[in-house]
Amino acid sequence: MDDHAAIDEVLSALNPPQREAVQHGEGPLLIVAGAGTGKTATLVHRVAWLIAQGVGPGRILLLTFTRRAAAEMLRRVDGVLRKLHAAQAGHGGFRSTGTRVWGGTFHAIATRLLRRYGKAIGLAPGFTIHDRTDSEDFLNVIRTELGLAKTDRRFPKKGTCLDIYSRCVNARQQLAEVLALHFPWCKEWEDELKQLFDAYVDRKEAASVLDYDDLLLYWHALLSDPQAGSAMRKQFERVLVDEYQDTNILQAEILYQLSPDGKGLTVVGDDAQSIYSFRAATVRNIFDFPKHYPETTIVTLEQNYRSTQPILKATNEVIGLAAERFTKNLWSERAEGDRPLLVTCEAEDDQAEFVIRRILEHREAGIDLRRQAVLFRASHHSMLLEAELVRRNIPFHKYGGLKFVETAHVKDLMAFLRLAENPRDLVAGTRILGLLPGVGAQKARQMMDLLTGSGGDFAAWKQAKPPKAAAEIWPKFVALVAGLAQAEGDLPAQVHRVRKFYDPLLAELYDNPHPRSRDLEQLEQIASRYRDRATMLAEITLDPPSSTQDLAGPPILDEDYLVLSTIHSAKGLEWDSVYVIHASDGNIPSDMSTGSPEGTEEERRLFYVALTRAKRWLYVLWPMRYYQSWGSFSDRYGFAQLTRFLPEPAAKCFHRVTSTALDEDADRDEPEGLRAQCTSRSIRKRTKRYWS
DNA sequence: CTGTTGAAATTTTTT
DNA sequence: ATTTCAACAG
Repeated sequence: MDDHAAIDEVLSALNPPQREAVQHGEGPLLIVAGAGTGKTATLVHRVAWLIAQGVGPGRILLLTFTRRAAAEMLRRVDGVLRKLHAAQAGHGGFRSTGTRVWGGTFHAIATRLLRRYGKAIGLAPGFTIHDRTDSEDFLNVIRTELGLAKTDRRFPKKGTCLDIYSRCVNARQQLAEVLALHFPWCKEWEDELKQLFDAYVDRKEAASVLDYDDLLLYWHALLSDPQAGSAMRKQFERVLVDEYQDTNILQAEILYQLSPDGKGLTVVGDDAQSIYSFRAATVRNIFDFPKHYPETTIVTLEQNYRSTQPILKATNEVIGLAAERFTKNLWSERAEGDRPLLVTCEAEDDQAEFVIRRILEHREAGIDLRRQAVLFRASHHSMLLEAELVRRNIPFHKYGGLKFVETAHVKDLMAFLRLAENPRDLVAGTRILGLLPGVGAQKARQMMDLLTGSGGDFAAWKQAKPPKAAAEIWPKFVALVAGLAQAEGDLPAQVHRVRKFYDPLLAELYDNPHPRSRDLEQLEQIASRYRDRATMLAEITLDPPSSTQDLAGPPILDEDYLVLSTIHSAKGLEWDSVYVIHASDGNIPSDMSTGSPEGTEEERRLFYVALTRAKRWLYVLWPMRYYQSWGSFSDRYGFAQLTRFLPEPAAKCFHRVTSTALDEDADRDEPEGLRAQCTSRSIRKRTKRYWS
């Protein structure tokens, strides 16, 4: 078999448009891929095909939305290459490829490149990276220093300040414009914000730290540097971008700089699935791609391989109601299946109960827990369900929401390492100094000034006078950080030393020290997986493991667990059975985003993304009553409405049931009496909680 | 200045 | 429920 035939064989599983995309030449390529149309397979085959064509793997840059996605794709590329290799066996055609494909998120790749080329634009090689909380903390410090906190009218919260700043950078827009368009209630603070952002930028520079936005900004700047820029352009012969609909202007410009004429550029996306405009992503990137690169070839993938016909019918109906017209018409050859279920629940506990019962039924029928997922709009929507799963010993894994690395104790430990890595990192330093008794904001600030003044030499702290309360612990503290700064011992040993110092403090500072302490033991375990401290710090802030379980390593294969995920984190994934919960107005769409038509439209696409994750069974649930937990006089029920994204024509694609109807045959018009009975049942159940 | 206490305000999505 | 802010005691 010759090379050509071998490639044909490997590509034989693809449909004609997919093949066209895979074998497309050097010109700019836009792949518009509807949900479940084999987008990943196409991208994977294209990478493999390029390598088979002789493009060095090290010359291929694959930009994905998460690192998990990158890892998964590269794994599959290897698989395709192996198949190709097997098909060519005996003809000696295939050369083993030494270097690896560059794969990762924009942020992760930026970090790697900045470590390598950063000097060219005056970036200190030992820079550390601030995650969102760190950046907020930093802004907070500066806000206080500037006296912006004590004004008569309330200044925007630090999180809002960061959002505003971030949008300016990512959308490449003037502050005034951003305020007018997205934060009209903060308009009056324009001057103060200018002041704040000015100082923020300077202080980041002084501290040698980069925030998320800086990673993109600096990469962008680096590309304008004659030497580093052309080195990168030369290196990345081919650039492939996944989820292009969720990139922002800055990212699009980075791509433009990497390949001004679009040569070697491939982007894949679906305008109907753009859900990250809050991060300044704009669907214009995908629409305007052919305008920016006039030579663009567009390939549209419309054949859906994921979902059964009834599910597809429902999802097409939902997206068909969008204000903007989307050009694709997804179709499928897949067999008929069950009509998706629209489940009206009495209250939240009925919803949880229904979901769990169905999950277990499916598992009985041979669908493992890991092939099922519960999706929701906001992280806290799953709380009651989680409690119930724990109670029933059903293992689950939650994606999205508060991350393991965002917990205070993990942040504390990481801050030790970060200060050792970069003694100028003011946020890290302030954080760990504040852990010591008697040390507050002022003293910490003073100590950090001292440290920076001495060029980052921790010897300066040896002579410094600690407050009385910290007198005893101070020498130990200084010895620890000084030792870390010298990088004494391997990484796990370093973490171990921090733990020994930090453990006693943990008990003082936080409520439940034991599980926290165990988390840190875990962290010590996995420290050995990283090449060095800087890599560990960067990777953990850029790709936070979503739970301790995640940190512990790849899950054991025969371990089965249910997936709970925010809809955002479910992007790109699929399951046999999908349960979308809290599908009521106010949740989907979220009350926060119904202020503008664009916001509402994005929520519609979000709902669409959730529904299109399902392969065989789809459940949409909504509780009619919900419990209002924050009117202090408690015990108030509110009444919900079904999400506005399922008006009558769309709802017809669903089989409607109520959660209390034990089997589906008893659906449709519920007798009024039964409904009342169920209501009182759930009220009684709730009442009992007062004494049980 | 630090650490604590009480009152008030605020609840999305994430690299 | 949690976070943030102001006021006060040590």
